Amino acid sequence: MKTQGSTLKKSYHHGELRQALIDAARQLINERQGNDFSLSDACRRAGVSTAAPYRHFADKTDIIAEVAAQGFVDLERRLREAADAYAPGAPERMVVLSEIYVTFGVNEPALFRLMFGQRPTLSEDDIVTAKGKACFAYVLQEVADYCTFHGVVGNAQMIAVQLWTMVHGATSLLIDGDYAKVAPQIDTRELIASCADRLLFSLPQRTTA
Amino acid sequence: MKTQGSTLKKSYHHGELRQALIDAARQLINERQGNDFSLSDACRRAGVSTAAPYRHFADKTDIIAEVAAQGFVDLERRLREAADAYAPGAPERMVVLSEIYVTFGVNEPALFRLMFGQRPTLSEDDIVTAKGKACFAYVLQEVADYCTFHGVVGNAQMIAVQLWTMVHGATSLLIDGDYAKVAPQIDTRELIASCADRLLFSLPQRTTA
DNA sequence: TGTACATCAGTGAACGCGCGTTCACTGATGTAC
DNA sequence: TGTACATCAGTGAACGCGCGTTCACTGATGTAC
Repeated sequence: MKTQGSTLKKSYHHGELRQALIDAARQLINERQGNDFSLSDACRRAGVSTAAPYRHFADKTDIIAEVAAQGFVDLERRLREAADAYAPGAPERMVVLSEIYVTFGVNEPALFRLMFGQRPTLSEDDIVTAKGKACFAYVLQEVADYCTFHGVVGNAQMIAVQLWTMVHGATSLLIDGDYAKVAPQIDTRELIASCADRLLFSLPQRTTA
Repeated sequence: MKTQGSTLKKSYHHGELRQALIDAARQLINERQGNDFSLSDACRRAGVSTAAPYRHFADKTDIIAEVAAQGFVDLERRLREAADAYAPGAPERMVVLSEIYVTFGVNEPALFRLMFGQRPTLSEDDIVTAKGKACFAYVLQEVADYCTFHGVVGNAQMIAVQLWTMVHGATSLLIDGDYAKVAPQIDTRELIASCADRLLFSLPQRTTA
């Protein structure tokens, strides 16, 4: 258990406590899988007393809000990085967006639920919503670009929401173990690909003028 | 606040306490919206002491399991009743199944999450899973019937799972307020109908022999 | 460069709270005779 | 039909627990002179 670099010395001031608490909370939320995580646990993990958080946060929900907001920032960054590996307009950009979304949910299921699911009433809910909107705006942009590039007729927002619905449903049913209970043999990747195909790639094309 | 029929007399024995506690728990789960409901609250609502449940249930998770299981039974019953209003093979049977699913989620969002979402570790999880499987089996049967009737080529189970994914995603995003945050103007009914159309009704038809 | 001092991020003990569960009990019900 | 009694669904007080939050405090840091 080292602090900063190579020294083992435990200093009175933590230095990065705010972010350390957010990280600890994020880990615990994912480990406890929806059972409420406790602030005391996060303090234990960060190695500080249970009173320390109140130097950095108004209350517990303030930390939760920060975790959710950073979740959206992370998700958007990963989506951008993945999409940018392909040329503008490439169909692979659409495919990879779905894949990253699902992977994000599978890797941090409880964080995913916190971001998209029913949240407790949060003191800083506005920042969460703002980051969520930014993330969606990016996806919408990508879908709109795709439609323009391929001369797809139709409302890009409607198409984006439809794809989102499908992929979100798949992620939810996957991380909640519902597919496993009811249709264990299905191949989730294939399922999503097949749906996305019909929702996006077989849209009527504008006849080339 | 009456008991049984018209008498106001409060008798020592409740008579229907088991079901009354399940009902109270179900109400509270939906009211508290994912914040954990407390067994004590359920007792208050049923008008008994906090020790009374232990005559009927092993522990708190036992009650939760019963709520979830009854949720699946209810959902299946509603699905059947709605579908049976239409002739076998009618496309309306497919449409109405989606509508009932969404309505169920909207009416009792926290129950919906309990049934399909990450559940706490339940002492009686098997009965929940069993009822869930029965419910899915019914839907699968309906989809298979539809496919047979219309000569749709394809794996009925795969088609059923795709529809489920879509409808489940829509219900989740709806009850979690995500559509409202990010694309408030969309018409959920239209969105689902449009997707379902492409997922089901435009499947390749077997050429009539 | 050295010292005084304001700042503020931490401590650790304590608080009140509501929870799930237990215990010995009480009283209503139904059955045997 | 009336009575004795076993059964068991309830009571209500108590428990130990971990929680979020507060409080007066301590000690490290950085700045003014």
